[in-house]
Formats: sequence, C-alpha cells, structure tokens
Amino acid sequence: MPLRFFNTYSRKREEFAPRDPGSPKIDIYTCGPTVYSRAHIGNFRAYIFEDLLQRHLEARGFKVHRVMNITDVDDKTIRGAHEAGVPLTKFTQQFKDAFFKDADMLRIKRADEYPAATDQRYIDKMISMISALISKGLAYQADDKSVYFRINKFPNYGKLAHFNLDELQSTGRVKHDEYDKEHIGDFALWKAWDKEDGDVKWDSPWGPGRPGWHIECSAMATALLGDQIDIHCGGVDNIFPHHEAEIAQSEGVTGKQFVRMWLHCAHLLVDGQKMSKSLGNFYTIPDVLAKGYTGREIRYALMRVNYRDPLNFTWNGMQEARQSLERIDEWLDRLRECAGDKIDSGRIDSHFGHEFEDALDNDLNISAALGFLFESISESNRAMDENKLDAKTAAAWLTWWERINCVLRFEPGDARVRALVAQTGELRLTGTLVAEKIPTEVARLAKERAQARLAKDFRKSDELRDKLNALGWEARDTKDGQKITRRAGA
RNA sequence: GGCGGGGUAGCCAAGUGGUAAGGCUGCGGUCUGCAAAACCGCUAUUCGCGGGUUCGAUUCCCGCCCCCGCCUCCA
Repeated sequence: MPLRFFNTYSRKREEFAPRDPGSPKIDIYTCGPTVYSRAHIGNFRAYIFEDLLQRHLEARGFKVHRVMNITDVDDKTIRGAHEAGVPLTKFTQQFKDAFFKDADMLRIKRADEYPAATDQRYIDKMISMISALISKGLAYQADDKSVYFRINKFPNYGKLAHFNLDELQSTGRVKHDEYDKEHIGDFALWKAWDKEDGDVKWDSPWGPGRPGWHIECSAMATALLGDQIDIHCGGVDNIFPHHEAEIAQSEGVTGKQFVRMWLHCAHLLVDGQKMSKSLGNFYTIPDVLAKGYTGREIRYALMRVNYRDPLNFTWNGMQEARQSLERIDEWLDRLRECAGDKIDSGRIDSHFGHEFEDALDNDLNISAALGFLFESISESNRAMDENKLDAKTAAAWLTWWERINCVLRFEPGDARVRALVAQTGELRLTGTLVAEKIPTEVARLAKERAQARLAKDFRKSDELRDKLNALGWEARDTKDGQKITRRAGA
C-alpha cells in the first residue's frame, strides 16, 4: 500500500516517496517552540503528530533525519528577559529545559538536532542568505534600517496559503512599519537594533540588529538538511505567513524547490476555540499531570484524532483516554499470563497482518489503526475466554503489539507498573515488565485480605479492598487468586 | 471580503456509489460471596439542510446553514 499524505501545497493526498527513490533516507524539518514561556498541550499536539509521523515512517523502513528548531530570540523572549531582569540566554534556558522535560513525558522521540536561532553559526548563515536575497533584488534595506523581503519580486509568494497578495488585509493585530515597507506584505529579514532590544544584537552588513523570525528556519533547514527537504511540518497557523516566507527566502536563494511535502496539523481546541496563549485558555503538561493524569494518557488523548481534524480538549476526553489505555493494559496482562514462558518465542503468524500500518499509510489514519487494534483485542480476549488461545499464539500477539507499540508508545510507564500478588502474598512479575515495588503497607493489607478471603470473612475482605483503594491500589479476585494493581492514573 | 478545515449515536470518531468500524458512557446477561476485569447482547432505518445525477448517495454535483482557523505574534 502506498504511503500517502495530504500536501498543503497541492491540497491533495499525494503518494510519498523520498527525494532519492533508491535511498531510505528522509529529511524532515519541524517548527519547534519559541521559548518565551512553557509550551501548552496545543503546541504538543503538533509535536505528537510529528512523532507519529516519524515513528510510522521508521516503521516503514525509512531512515528519518529530523531537525526541530528552537526559537530563542524574538519580541517575546526579549520582552520576557527584560521583565525578568535576566540575560536572554538565561531566560530562554528554563523554557528549553521545560520543553524537553514535557516532550519526554509524552514519549516524543527526540529530533536528531535542535538548532537554536541564536547560534552564531546560523546567524552567519542568515546573514549570508539575506545578502544573497538583496543581491538578487528580492530584499531591500528600508529607511528604518531593517531589511525586508520584497514579495512582489517572488511570483510564488502566496502559493502555499493560496492567498492573493492584493487581498491581504491587516487584522490590526500587529503593528506595521507601513511607512518603511514597499508593500504591506513585505516581511522583516533583519530587524534593526532598537533600544528596547538592550544588549540583544548581532553585527551585520546592515548594522546591528537581530534576525526576523522566518529567516531562521530557512537558514537552519538549509544548513542542516540541504537545499531541499522531504517533509516540513507545523501547525496550520504556520502556513501563513511563516512557511510562506520560508519558501520565499529559501527558494529565493537556492532557486530550488525547498520542500517536497508540507504537512500541517489542525488546532487543539478548548470549548470549541483554539487553545492559545493569547486567549489564556491553555493547559500545560504539568497542569494536566496535576489533575492526576499521566504522560501517556495525554499522549493518547492528543494522538487519537487524525492530525488534520480539529481536536477539542476536554477532561472527559482524558477520561476516555485513560479507560482505553486500561483496556489495552488488561489485554497485555492477560496475554502475558497466557504466553507464560513462551513469551520470548513469539513469532508473527501469517494472520497477524499489517492492517495497522496500512491504515497509517493513508495520511496517518490513526482512528482506523486504533480501531483495528481494539478489534484485535476483542478477538484475542474472546479466544482467551474460550480457552482457545495457546501460549505460542499469545506470544505472537505480544510480538505484534511490540511492533505497533514502536509507533504508539502506549505501554504502561514506570510509575504505573502492574504486579501480581498471589494468594500467598508473593510478588510475581507479569510478562516482561519490571514490577514496581509494592509498598509494604499495601502488601501487608493484600496478604491480610487474601487470608480473610480464605476464611470467607467477606466483610473484612471488602474493608481491606476499600483501604487498598484509598492507597491507590486495586484488588481484584481472579480464579488464580487476588490481583493487586495500581489504579488507573495513580 | 479572500483562503482553508470541520458538521456521522449521549460523547469521541472511521468510512464507502450498494446500504454505517472502533473507543468512552449507559442498560441487560454470563462469571463473582459482592465487586472488578473479560465476554455476550442492546443503544444512528441514518450521516448539518434543500435540490440534482443514479437502479441506488452519508459518499458525486449545485445551492444554503452552522462551528473553527488563517489573512504578517501563534503548533
């Protein structure tokens, strides 16, 4: 089945192939955070989408080289540093650290490189690109000393967003230096130093200043990935002006098609509105964790809807994510018990097809892929209920799970490891998971409860179950004895 | 005004020119001392609205309504 993605440029689903058809190498550039405050879960929806994209491409045998930029100089970072009374680099560092911490929490695979806009290497590259644009007549220095891109000289400007330049309207959200620019749509490549910038400045042929926002991506992308990249991703709000500007700058310098495929992620909504810093309707990862949810539950909640559809964030949705993951966890536990010592001898039988991967091939249709997973869960659960699943097949299911989980990364985490306490009170490990140490108090209560049950003292047994519950553990009676697990989200 | 995305059960959501996957919730059943989990069953004669094409449309075409986003800070 061919890999197909919706290319924003053509507005069509297109078959994807690497630049070099004979090579599995793919270069991806993804727009990263501006580190002026903590990223919110709407931002992370885009990063989760990119993670899914990368992991699926890798599952399909491609060698992905991914770059994500860190914007660490712009109006907001400068203002934030000024207000905090600390140097810019110190101000941005805390949000860089927080970004990686949050990304790890969501099990987002690290990009190969995280270039920062303030790295002198890229400042130099930006300056050389701007010089090239000026020499080609595609840019000019205005009276305010800033350098602007001359969009009227770049015929393709507006092609990505499908905008007609004559119809661009100012929304009044941003102050324009309309007197200095030739065209309202001309965007800054180099911003001349202003006293509000303080000591944030770099030397350039046009005087001291700092880079415009868009040029950094063109510079870092071409510096690290070359003149042409396979896939470029971002949120839909980056289509215009940011990605439009990137095309103009990059192609203006190189004369080559900059990006072969543009993929854009729809917004995360809150109460039907875009989650954004400016509206104040946002949650950060720590906000959601504080409500008792785990990183993988957030991951599930952000990943389960196709990336091109708006996704409404709700606490009900978080609860659904938790319950769905619980279902997967229970299934894995049953399979591991069923597989027993055959657990490592799993081999994929022919009936374990590739429907999961096939679904993702179609523009990352995660809903269809998860639908197939849950159908598989029902099917194998039924077989286990009927005692028709042998250990080898159970092991094969687990092997299949390991395969698709390379993309999903939904396995229980360290903080939520499942363990068994048999009636004897002995600790037993399930499958390949490492058991979390059951607190001695919990183990003691569990043992006491097992004894009460043997004595048919159900009143005491129920009281002990309530106590375990209060401690965040769940006691369940199975035919193999009492089972103690961490409660969901605990 | 221009350019996009979306509207499928209580909620989330897939999908196809041939009669609606899956998840969550709820209800009934099996199992259980009771639960839990799992399994079984039930829950949209219908896919925003109105036309058209067709033997047949949720799916294609035309018109309209609603929601969200972008139009130079935004993932």
